[in-house]
Amino acid sequence: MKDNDRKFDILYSIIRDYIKTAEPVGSRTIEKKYNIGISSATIRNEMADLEEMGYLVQPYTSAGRIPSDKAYRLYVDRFMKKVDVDSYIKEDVRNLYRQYFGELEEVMNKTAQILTKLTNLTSLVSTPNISGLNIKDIHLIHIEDERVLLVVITEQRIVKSAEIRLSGIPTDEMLEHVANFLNLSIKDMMTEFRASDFASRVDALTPGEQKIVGEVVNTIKLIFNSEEDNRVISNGVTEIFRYPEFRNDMDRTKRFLEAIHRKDLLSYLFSTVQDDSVSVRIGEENGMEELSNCSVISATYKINGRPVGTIGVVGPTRMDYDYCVSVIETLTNELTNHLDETIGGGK
Amino acid sequence: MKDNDRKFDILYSIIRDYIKTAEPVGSRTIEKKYNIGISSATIRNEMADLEEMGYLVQPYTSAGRIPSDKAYRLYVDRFMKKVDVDSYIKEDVRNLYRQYFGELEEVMNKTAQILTKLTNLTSLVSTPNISGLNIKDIHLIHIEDERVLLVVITEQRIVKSAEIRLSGIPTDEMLEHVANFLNLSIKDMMTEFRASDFASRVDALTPGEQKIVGEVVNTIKLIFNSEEDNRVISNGVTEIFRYPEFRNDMDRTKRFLEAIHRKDLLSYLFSTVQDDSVSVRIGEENGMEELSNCSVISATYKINGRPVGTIGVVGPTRMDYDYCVSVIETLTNELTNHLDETIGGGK
DNA sequence: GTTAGCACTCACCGTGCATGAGTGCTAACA
DNA sequence: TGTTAGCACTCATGCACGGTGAGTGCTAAC
Repeated sequence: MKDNDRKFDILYSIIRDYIKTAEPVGSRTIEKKYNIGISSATIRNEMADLEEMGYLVQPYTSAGRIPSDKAYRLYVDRFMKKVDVDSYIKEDVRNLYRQYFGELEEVMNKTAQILTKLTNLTSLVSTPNISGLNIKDIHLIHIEDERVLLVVITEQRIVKSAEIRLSGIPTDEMLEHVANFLNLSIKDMMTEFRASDFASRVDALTPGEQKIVGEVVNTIKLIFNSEEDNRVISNGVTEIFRYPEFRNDMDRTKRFLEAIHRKDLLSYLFSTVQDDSVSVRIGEENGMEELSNCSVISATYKINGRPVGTIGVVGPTRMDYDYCVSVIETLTNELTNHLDETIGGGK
Repeated sequence: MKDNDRKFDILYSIIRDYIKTAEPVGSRTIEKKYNIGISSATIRNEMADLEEMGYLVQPYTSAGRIPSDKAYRLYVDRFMKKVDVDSYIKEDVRNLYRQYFGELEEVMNKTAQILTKLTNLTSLVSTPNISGLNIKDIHLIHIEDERVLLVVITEQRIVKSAEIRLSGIPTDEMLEHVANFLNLSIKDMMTEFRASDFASRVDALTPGEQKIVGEVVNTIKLIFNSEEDNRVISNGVTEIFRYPEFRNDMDRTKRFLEAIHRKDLLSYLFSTVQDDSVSVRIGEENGMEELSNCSVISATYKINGRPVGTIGVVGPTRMDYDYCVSVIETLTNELTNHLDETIGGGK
C-alpha cells in the first residue's frame, strides 16, 4: 500500500542518517536532508506510527529517534543494496594473497587484516576446520628419545603436525613399520576394506609397534577434533574506539573488548553460522548479551566446495550493512578461490 | 643522614599508599595511617622538600601528592623487598606445565595466562628465538607436486616446519638425496670441514637437486631469521579496566590498548631487555610514549643457559613492584627449568 | 626543629537557569 | 480526509554559582 511506502521511505532515511551520524534523527532533519516532499509535521506523525510499530526508539521524550534492531532487520531484509566493492580492491586482495600460498596461518591473518582495513571494524576469521577431511599421508619423524613428530597430510593437502611423547624409545625401524602400516590401512579404508589383509598387517607388527600405533592414532584423533584447530583470529579490536557510542561509554567498550578477547565466545559465535550465503545477526540476534549492542556479519569459506571456516566482522548495530555484506561476500569468494587454487584440488 | 631517612620513610609511605589507592596522598593520611611519629605539619614540610627534589607531584594546588617516575625508580632501586611467592603457586605452575611438554606454543600461552592470573596485569611472552641455535636434523616431506614440507630439528630439539614451493616437481628420490646431502653437510660443519668431501657430495647431486638445495637453504635462513618466529603473545589486555586511572580516562585506555595490539611495538619493547636479572622500566623509561603511563617488568628465559626469549607484564606505573618482580623472577626460573627439562639437554 | 592554627586554594557536587532540539497536539487548510 | 502551521511542552546539555571538604603553605608559639 502506498501509505506504507512513504512510512518506510522515512524509516529508510532515518536508518541511513543514523548510520552516518550516530545521532538521534529528528523530523526536521529528514525534511531538509532527504526530500520526501512532505512537511516535518507529517513526518512526525509517521514517526510516531513507526515507533508504535516497534521500528523506532526515542532515547528520551524530546530527542530524535533511533532505529531499533527490528528496523535494521527490516532494512537488511528489504532495503539492502549490493555495493560494487571496487574491482581494484579485488585486485589488491589477489596481490596480497599471491605471496602467501600454502601457509594457512598467514593467509588467515592477512584476510583478517584486509577485512579490518576495508570495513574499519573488528574482524574475525576462524582457521579451517579439518575434522571432516580424509587423511592422505602420515609421516613419523624421530626427534629424540621418546619424542616423535607426527605429520599428517589430508587429501586436500593441508599439513598438520604434532609432537607425540611415546611411552618408550622407538627405533627408526619401528617408526617406519608403524608409518607404513598406518598409510596402508588408510588406503584400505578409502577403497575396499579386507579384514584379512588388515589382520595380517597387524600381526606383522611387534607388540611394541602396536602400542605406538595406538599412541599415534590417539594423537591423530586429537588433531582432528581439537578446537585449537578451529580457533578464531581477530584483528582491529581497537577500531571500536572510532565509534562515538563506544568512545563515550567506557562500560560498553569494556564489555565489547572483554568479549572479543574471549576465544570461547568467538568460537561460539561462529559455531552457529549457516553454511550458505552471508549471515547478518543484528543486536540481540547473536544470542550473546556481551555483544548486544553489536551486529555480526559473517560467511563461510570453503575448500573443494566443503565449508571449513568462517570470516566476519563485528561492530555497532549502526554499521553500513550494504557495504559490509558486500565486502564479506567478495572476500569469502576470494578466499575460497585462493584456497582452492593453492591447497585445494586434491583428487 | 638521619634527616633524609625520615624524608624517605615518608616517601615510602606515600608510594605504598598511592599504589594501593590510586588517590593523591595527603599529609594527614600519612600521619594517621602510617605511624611515623610526627605531625602532619612536619610531614607537609617534608613533602614540600620531596616535591622540590622531584619525587612528588601535585596534580593541582590543594590536592595530595602523587609519586613521580623518579620516586618509583628510587623505590625499585632502594626499597623493594623480595616477596615470597607462595610455594603452592609454584606447585600449581609446575602442574600446569606438566601437561604441555614440548608444544612450545602451548607452553608460552599458558605462561602468559599464569602471569596475568597472578598479577592482574597484561602479560607479554615472546616465543623462543631460535636464530642462534644449531641445526641437528633436516627432513623433507613431499606434499604434492612442487610443494614440500621442510622440518628442521635444532640441537636443542626445537622443531620448526615450513612449506616450500619448489620451481619444479621433485621425485621422492631427489628429496632424499637433498636431505641426505644437507644432513651430512651440517655434521661436517659441526666437526671438521673437509672441502674435498663436500665437493664430492655436491658433485653427486644432479643440477635439479642442487637447485632444490638452494631453495631449501633459503627457507631455512628465513625460518631462523623471521621475526614471525620471535613474536610476542599477550594475555589479559582487558585487565587494564581494573585500574581507575585508566577506567576513568578513555583516551589513556585507548592509547594503551592500541599499543598493546601493535606487534611491532611489543617486539621493540622486548628487543631492549637485558639478558640478566629482572628488568623494571618505569613510565617514560620504556622509551615509548604510547606507554608513558605504564611500567614494564620483564626478564629473559633461557634454553641450555642461552637467553632465547622474554616474559613480562605491563601496567600502570602504580603497580606493586615488590610482588610483580618476584612473580616474574619465579616464573622465569620455572619456565627456564621446564624448557630445559623438556626440550633442552641436547648434547 | 616541631607543631598548632589559620587563611587560602581548588576539585567536586548539587542547584538553578537559559538554550535549543525535538516532540505531540490542535486547528485550519486544500 | 490527509497535510501542515503553530504552539505549548519536555528534557538533555551547558554554564554559572555557591557550598563543602581535603589539602596546602605560612606564621607564630612551644
